[in-house]
Amino acid sequence: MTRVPSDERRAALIQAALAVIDRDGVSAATTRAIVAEAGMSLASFHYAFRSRDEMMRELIAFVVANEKRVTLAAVAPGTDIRTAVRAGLQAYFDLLVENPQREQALFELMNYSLRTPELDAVPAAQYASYFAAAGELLEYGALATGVTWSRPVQEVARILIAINDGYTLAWLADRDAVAAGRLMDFAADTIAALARPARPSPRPATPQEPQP
Amino acid sequence: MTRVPSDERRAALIQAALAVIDRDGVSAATTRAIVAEAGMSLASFHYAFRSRDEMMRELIAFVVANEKRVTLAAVAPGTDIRTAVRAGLQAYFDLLVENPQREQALFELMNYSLRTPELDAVPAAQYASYFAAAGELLEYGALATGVTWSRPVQEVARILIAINDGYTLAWLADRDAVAAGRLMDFAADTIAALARPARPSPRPATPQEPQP
DNA sequence: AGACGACTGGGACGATCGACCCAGTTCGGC
DNA sequence: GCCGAACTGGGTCGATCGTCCCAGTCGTCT
Repeated sequence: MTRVPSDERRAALIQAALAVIDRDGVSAATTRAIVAEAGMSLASFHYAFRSRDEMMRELIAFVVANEKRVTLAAVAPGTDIRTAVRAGLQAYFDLLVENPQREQALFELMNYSLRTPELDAVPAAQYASYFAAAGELLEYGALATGVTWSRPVQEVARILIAINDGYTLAWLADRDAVAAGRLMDFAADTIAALARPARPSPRPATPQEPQP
Repeated sequence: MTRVPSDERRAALIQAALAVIDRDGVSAATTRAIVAEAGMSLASFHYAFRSRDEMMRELIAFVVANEKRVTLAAVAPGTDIRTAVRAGLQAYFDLLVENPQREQALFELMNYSLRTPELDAVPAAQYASYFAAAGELLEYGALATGVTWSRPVQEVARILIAINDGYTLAWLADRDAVAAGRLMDFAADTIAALARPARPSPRPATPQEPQP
């Protein structure tokens, strides 16, 4: 085994752990399974991490940090908001179908965090990250299609995430892609119904001035 | 230890296992923890069940069968459909707040089933049961408030379950009851928008005659 | 070049897991 | 009352877990 800096080794172990978790679940992510996946020896694990818990904490932090980056994917600009939202949902769904294990692993990691006393604050941060990412997406989509949201973006984002999680769980359970497609259509209709033209003509209120 | 029929012993062990899972999670539900919770000896476990897997199968079957019964709770009749749906959502949410561990355990059990090859068909049945229960609830609610659904009840049920699962997950993560309330309001509005008066006056079609 | 610290490989530890075994105990049918 | 079957308690097995230890190896700095 060649010499590798500690940080790289930590990252490699986390990637290996994620591969094991994707394939066999959180409970199968033992230290031995992880180092076997990474092609290292057992001693390297405890040289890189003080304990398995420490690695799990870093793994979850890594996953949470990366989700936001990954989620900010393709939003088709120039079209209407309904089409844009529907396209975003489809992009996520395609990702889900391509790699269902990953999404299931995220649910498992959330359960793991909720069960671990020192990690029980993580899911809240995780969802805050989801909402923030969805909010950015919605604001970008609204800007690109010339609309504004009739509710605070955070509320719309929460609705979007909720519906998304909902049909993701159902699809993971019964793999009914047709039903999932109908739900995405419905979600796009519903979300789009919360959008209004950017310059409301009949309203006398001036949108430029912020409320005190 | 007094003498107890085998069936009662199996049921008692499953109840004990559920208590352990609620409190400490699926991974903590070892044979020793379960018999300690039930106040039995280790031998009783393997006398009642051939293996831990067999008990888990029966436990999941029990949970799935019971959910439908539990879900068919209170629907306030006589009011409008929006109020009825909102009340149903609130009833579920109250149950969730009262016992969050149980709902989290259900998610964990779903993950466990998806990871277990011989149980991977269970989540589909689980969700089919959810949809059926939600469908009955929606049909009953529509009947009680004098409306019909503009889409097949199964579709509306799937929407309801998706939103429900969505805000349940988010609430489990960040315990934001206010946001959950807003989402329930939104869900009630959205679902109610799919209802129409039972006797459409302008339509020439006769609702009495079934389509061939 | 030599030495010091970073790093690795392999073995071992105690704890805990599911499963099993078997000598006792207790109950119901005769 | 007695006998066979249902049932229990306690001990034990092999496997696997996270963690640790230690003798070796290899860069890197002086």
